[in-house]
Amino acid sequence: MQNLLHNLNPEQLAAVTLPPQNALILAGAGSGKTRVLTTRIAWLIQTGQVSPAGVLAVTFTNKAAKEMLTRLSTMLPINTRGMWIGTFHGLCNRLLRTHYKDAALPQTFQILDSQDQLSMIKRLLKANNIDDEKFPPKQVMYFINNNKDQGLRASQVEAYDALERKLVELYQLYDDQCQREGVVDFAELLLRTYELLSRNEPLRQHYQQRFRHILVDEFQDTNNLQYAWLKLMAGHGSPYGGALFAVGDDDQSIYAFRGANVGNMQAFESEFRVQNLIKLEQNYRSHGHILDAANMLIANNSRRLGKNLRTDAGHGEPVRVYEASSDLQEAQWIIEEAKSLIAEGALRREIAILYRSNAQSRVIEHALFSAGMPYHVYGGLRYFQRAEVKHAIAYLQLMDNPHNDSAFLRVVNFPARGIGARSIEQLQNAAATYNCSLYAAVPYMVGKAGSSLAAFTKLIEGVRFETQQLALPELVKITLDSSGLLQHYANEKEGADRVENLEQMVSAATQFVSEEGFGQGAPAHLGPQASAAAGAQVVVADGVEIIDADAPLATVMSPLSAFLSHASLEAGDNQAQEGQDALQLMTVHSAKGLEFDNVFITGLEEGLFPHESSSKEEGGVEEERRLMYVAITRARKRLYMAFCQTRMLHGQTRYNMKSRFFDELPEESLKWLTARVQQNNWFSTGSRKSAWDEMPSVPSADNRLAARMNERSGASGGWRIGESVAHAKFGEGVIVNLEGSGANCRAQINFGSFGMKVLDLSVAKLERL
DNA sequence: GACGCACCGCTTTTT
DNA sequence: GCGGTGCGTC
Repeated sequence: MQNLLHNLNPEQLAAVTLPPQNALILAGAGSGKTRVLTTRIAWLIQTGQVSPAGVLAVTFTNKAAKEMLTRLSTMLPINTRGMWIGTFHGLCNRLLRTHYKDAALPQTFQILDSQDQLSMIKRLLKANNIDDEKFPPKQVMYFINNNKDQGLRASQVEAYDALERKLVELYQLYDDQCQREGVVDFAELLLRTYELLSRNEPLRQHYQQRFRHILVDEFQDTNNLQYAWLKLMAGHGSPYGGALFAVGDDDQSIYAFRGANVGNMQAFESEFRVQNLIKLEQNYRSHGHILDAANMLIANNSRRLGKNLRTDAGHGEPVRVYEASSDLQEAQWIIEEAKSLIAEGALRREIAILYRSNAQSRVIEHALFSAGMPYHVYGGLRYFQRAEVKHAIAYLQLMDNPHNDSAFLRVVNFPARGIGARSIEQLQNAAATYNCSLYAAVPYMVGKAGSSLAAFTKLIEGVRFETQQLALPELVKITLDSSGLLQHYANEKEGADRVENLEQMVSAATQFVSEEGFGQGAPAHLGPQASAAAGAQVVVADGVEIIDADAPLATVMSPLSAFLSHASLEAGDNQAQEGQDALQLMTVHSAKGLEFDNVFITGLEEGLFPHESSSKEEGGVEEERRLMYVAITRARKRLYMAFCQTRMLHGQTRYNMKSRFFDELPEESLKWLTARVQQNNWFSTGSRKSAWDEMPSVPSADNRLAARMNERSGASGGWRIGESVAHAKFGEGVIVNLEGSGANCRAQINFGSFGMKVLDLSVAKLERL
């Protein structure tokens, strides 16, 4: 116990040892949040205040859940199995598997990922002859998911015009179709669980009484449904229920665009009458200048809960700021700086290059590739999302639940077996007529199409029969062969990677079976009741027998079902080149939660960061500022910021002003590597040396660009596209275009918040910057 | 049934 | 500027 608590600072200690009451922990970046969360659990168990089975810990990502489990197992001598630690979706999946009857789901219900969901909506639109110009599938999906995230069923959505009424109708059709097929989307996992527990009182009370301590990570990222779910679990407003321990940081709320509601923090504080609010402000990550920059920037936001990070680490290096002439040159500069960092002994994996949007990575990647520097881009296609892996999964899905139409359509003719669009159309008509799944409609088909289709279902049933008594890895192996997938890719010219990915599925299955506590040889298809019902805890409450949805998964589902939900809920890593020491490229969003010795924040330009579309949304710029705050606080020792005068975006050259965020950073913490414009110096005549004039090692493409621009300057009274200027009324701007010549010369200038203006150069008084 | 061409859209992302 | 998608042709 002494061990557990030692080395905690006073605030951390206070949070860990709070009495069993609701609590809100405001945990700043790098303040030891995960440590507090895990130590709290360990302390509660070690002091005998709760048994492992009384703990429910919820995270957003599998990574965070795994991290908690790992840390806990080093702190506690006991088995962590009895605890419920997982993502919202993972926990809901487990609950729904256990109580599938009460939730009105088939035992082998399957989970649609976003790809599957979208293709299902497209099918639905087609089947109902709906113009997908008027109802873009993505928007229909957004509408459905949004309402589910608000806890609303189609019947509860209020529609005010014909368009909305149609959307509501589609929502209902979509849900009906899911129910017929026995599939649920991500939002449905949560909503269905929520409805199950609200409706079913004995079940609700059982879980409310069981979980004495509910702990939530990244609380600022919860959406309304998740918050309602937590309220229900914690028995808010009922005589039962445990304490809710919420950890979050309102300044790091960057997911409003997908429904996260920071307001949940304030709501929690008042609705749960939180007496215990603790702020963790001591930062163990970054040097002083970096924190000063973060603190001063975020102070520009309103409606904060209020927090200021501090450190004992000293000021450290100032933040280095660089103005590049172009995106190419920005990339070139990053490489030069990275090289010298590495020369000073930095590890490549301790250098992160962050950007606002993925499109920015291309130029940087290209430069890194040319320079022969190893790098790793985060956020590509993940393992279980690859086409060939999804195909294999579809075969497995059909064996477990043949009514999954998405899976059926994906592989009915892949590899090709002579079942064309015409046959599929007939089959869909038959399915509509008999109100059944495509698979079930196959017997109604006649002729050549009928026999090809029958051969396909026979193939599925054949493999199922053949593998009846086999364990999951064998089932996977046989499926890969019998489906013809392996053969198909082996014959393909560039199919080697795909074959490798497919073969990897066998090892993935082996690993899964052993990690999830299924017996090594447990038959993949066998139902849970036969395989492991002995482990399930049966509870009798109010005369109702309840099988508690306890770990391990083997108690509630077959190895195959479990593996399939694993594939949907945990998409896997994106690349296997883990061991390599490489520069880390990622968006600011994906950098959240990570830290590096050296961080580059790139593309700090108006319109890009903050992104232009954010200024149209209510509170959009504040969210961008929080995003910038997240970016800054990733750095331990060195932080670099860069922006460009010219940038290629969507096939067009754009001229942006430097980001407004520079004006919100403390002067004394910045070191400008290129001459900088003094704000109070706009109208002085002294000419400024810009990065343009002192480019150290400009790539050739850049030289050409510069030359081209200088050519034009002769005809334009010395003005140049991309040049920074100041105007008495509009302030600082960038010349975006020049037209005409001599006395008729006009300039189009981007004045940032004043917008785009076209000025007659013989009249307008412009200052060169 | 495979390939080629035209068209679209384009912020951020986990489950 | 690029990648995904959907349609038309051989």
